[in-house]
Amino acid sequence: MEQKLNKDGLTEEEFLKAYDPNKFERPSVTVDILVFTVADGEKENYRKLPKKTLKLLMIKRGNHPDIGKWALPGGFVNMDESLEEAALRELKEETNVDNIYMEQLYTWGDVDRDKRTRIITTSYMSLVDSSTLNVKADDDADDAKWFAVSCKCYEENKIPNEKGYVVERFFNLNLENEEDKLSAVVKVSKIIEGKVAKIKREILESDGIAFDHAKIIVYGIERLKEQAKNTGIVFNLIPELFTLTELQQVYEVILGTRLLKANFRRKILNVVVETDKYVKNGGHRPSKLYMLNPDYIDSKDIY
Amino acid sequence: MEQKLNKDGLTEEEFLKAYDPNKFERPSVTVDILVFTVADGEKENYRKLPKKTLKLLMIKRGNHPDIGKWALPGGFVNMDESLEEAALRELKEETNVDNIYMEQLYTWGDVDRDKRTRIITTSYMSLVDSSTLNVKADDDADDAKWFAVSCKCYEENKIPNEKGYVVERFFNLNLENEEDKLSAVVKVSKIIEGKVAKIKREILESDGIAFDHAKIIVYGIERLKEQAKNTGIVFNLIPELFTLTELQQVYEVILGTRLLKANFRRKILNVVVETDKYVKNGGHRPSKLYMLNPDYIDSKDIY
DNA sequence: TCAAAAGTGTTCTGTTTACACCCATGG
DNA sequence: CCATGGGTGTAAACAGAACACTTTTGA
Repeated sequence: MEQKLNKDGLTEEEFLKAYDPNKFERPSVTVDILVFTVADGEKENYRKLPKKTLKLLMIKRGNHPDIGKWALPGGFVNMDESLEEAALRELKEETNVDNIYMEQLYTWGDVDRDKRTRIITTSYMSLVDSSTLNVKADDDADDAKWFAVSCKCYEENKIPNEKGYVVERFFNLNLENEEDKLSAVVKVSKIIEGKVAKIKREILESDGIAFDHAKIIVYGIERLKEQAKNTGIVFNLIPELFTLTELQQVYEVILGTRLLKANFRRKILNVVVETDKYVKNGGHRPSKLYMLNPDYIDSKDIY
Repeated sequence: MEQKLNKDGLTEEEFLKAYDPNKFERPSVTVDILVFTVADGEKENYRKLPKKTLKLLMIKRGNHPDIGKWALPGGFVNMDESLEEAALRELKEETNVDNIYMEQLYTWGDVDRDKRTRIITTSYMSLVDSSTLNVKADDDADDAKWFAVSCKCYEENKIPNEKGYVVERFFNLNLENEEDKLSAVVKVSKIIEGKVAKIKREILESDGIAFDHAKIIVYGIERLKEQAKNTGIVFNLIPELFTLTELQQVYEVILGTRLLKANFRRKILNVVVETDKYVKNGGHRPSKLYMLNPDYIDSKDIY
């Protein structure tokens, strides 16, 4: 290859030798991971199935800033690992699971996200099957704990203005376990000016949740719903073999709606294959176990 | 607020004062923007409508590394601007448009993306209406030029293995204008192991396209298609007033498929409102002009 | 016996797809 | 006149929502 020179008359080799990244001030980069799982509650009586809840893994901060508050697992990206590798490493350190579903969500780059310095963070979402979950996270030195999540929109306003209109949605985020109750209010505004739509997310209140993690969580839950509707992502939350009711309950807890059994089954039948195994779950007819049809992992529009 | 101490006995204030981001080596952060537009070609004869093409804005690199190759517009993020502000600033510098649709796509964090140092880049996608476009980009000192884009999958293999299977898709990316022809081959592999699906993108060949931008472009085109199907994003590519055929052609050029006129119109009618204006386009019936129904900007599933 | 869940069938409705047809224009 | 696009109608196939009903179990 011929040696091209830049306007200072340098070859690429000379240019790279002279390049000093420290000449410019620059941000730090972290990854944060939303680890979701769906766990069974208590069995109310011998007949009833346990109620499922969506849970999120949080870690109690042991240092400034926001010491004592709960944050998403994550940390600084090392120079020798990709973003995804960093996220997988952090996840492995916290939950001791690997070969796990992980997906990049969004990169948060506001200037004042962190009191220490300018920190840009890339958020990932990860789904684990609670039945295979190593409980290490439950009694870790770092104080990692699962919280039941709920995120509800309690108010929605459409406000016209000169240029178009704004749709404001107020979300109540609640994280709860036996010991702690965290909460936040996040306002999501869809700002429409002419044909250009912009989305703005603001934390109005945040009680016990570190940094701007409340809005990262709200965003992640929104994305989880979307992905549940359009992909086979939910199968990462349940065991290899499952009953159709179990699967339906996972959809219901993620989407936050009840589904009609007959319709759900019709739709999902293309995506699963029945096995010849059954489970007895109490005072009712035993249910057939199904497994994911591997050919349909990348199919769209599952629910 | 009471002063909590960390394990070194420091208050938050003391901790922050002692915090030195330079203690750790850290990556640089850039933004890269995919600026798409849809432009008319030549009118073949007095009857025929001009053919539309999807175009992408690229910039010829004037410095090492990859000097002389074409790259996406973008650059380093300043300490006092958010990622989005950085992208808007770069875009304004290059195309002189503001109040433009812009959406974050993905953050690319592989270790060896750039020869200078570790550089993480967040990619954005932006859509502009070519009729309102300030032509500054066409004769800029930076040598910014529009390229007609085409990206076709020319081979697809499903390869089973012990753990599951891999779907390999090979894409031929072509960027072309009067003066230059750039091309690349990108392999997108969907790796399925059990129920966990992973996507890997690799550049197999890259002719004239700088850095790893070929795969960023392939990803962006994929996302553009998705968003065209599910949101009203395409209205950012056309003028305020448009004919339904014009709109249909924009969908067709993005999705890469022909659509049936009658069906397209039925579907789109909820999203647009007719005006009482008409255009005469040559040797055929004049067509009614429509505009976007502003209430439907955030509606899903448009095409 | 009976509550709880497993599992199936039917009806109504709206959407998607494919195709056929007529209308208006200007060189 | 007629190629070209503008614009509408219709029938078949499919997908969605709502609801009603039967079956099986274990304390």
